[in-house]
Amino acid sequence: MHPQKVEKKQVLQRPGELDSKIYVVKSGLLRSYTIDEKGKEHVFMFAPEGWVIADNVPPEQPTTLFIDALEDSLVDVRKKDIKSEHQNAAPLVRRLYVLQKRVLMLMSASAIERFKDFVATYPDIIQRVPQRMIASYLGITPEALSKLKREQLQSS
Amino acid sequence: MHPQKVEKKQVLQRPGELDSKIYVVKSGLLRSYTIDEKGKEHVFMFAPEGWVIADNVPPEQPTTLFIDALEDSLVDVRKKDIKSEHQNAAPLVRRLYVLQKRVLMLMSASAIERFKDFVATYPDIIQRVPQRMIASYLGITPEALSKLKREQLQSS
DNA sequence: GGGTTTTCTTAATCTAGATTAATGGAAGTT
DNA sequence: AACTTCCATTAATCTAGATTAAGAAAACCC
Repeated sequence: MHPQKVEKKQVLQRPGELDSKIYVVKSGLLRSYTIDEKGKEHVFMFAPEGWVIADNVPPEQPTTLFIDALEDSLVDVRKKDIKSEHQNAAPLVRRLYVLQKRVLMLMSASAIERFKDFVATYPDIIQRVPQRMIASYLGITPEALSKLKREQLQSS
Repeated sequence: MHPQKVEKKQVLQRPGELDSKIYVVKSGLLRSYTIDEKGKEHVFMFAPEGWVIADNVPPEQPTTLFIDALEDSLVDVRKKDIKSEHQNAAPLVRRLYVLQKRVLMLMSASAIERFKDFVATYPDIIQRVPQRMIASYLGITPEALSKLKREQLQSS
């Protein structure tokens, strides 16, 4: 577990892998990102020396991000310590995952896609909360959400 | 520390407070949100029964979010346990804070504002990374970032 | 060092979603 | 029940940023 040399452009993690690690950057610069269906990259995070970078997926779930080196780097690769997570950290990790997904949705998905995802993920909440707050959560205006629902109904 | 009764519309936390708590929702529905300079609300999170809601600020920093009840609720109010956080969780909490801020920026700020914030927060990274990756991180196209920088120079 | 491949920039056009404004309905208050 | 206030919807217009395209400059590679 001593610092590992990583060359610029080297890919440390790809989506779908099962052994998601934590990368502590000793020198250089790492980056995490996704590639959407249209082939477009979306940078989730930069990590220069002193930073830690990881895919915040729950332990044992397949990864969702690429992690690669933007410069030649020295990196400490660590296992996600499952013991410590079982105590207090597990809920924090879950929240990180939710936020990571939310950031990527806000960066890459249209309002319609974000709305559909919200409905699928929180079907109960939609009944209990005024439209305008759903719109606010999605980052759009109530008027836009109203139009959006109307247009979505036409096509189904 | 037994469940506390909270009435619909009751505000549990306001921005600027120093004793940020964790709220475990036993029943009902809570919400966290900000209000921007224009007076517009931005919902950060909904928390129905079984969920936990908190302002992910580092311990001892003033809060940034409102937390209120959308329904009459029963809530467990917990101190953020500083002891446990000092061990493994501290870096996780810091990352949560960064992501929370990022989500709110993506929801409420224009591309220019997000760019200025990025430059202010990570002045070194901007030198080391291609423009197009900065654009990608900000959630805009390289063309938009290019135009944006040009227009910003005109006015300074 | 010359050629290829990225990157950045500019400009023209297009579009998702914002803004403004007006209406009808639901819910809360007395 | 009447009064008010909040909420959802529709429509017209506007704008930030996307898309498309093309050229110039850097960076990369043999």
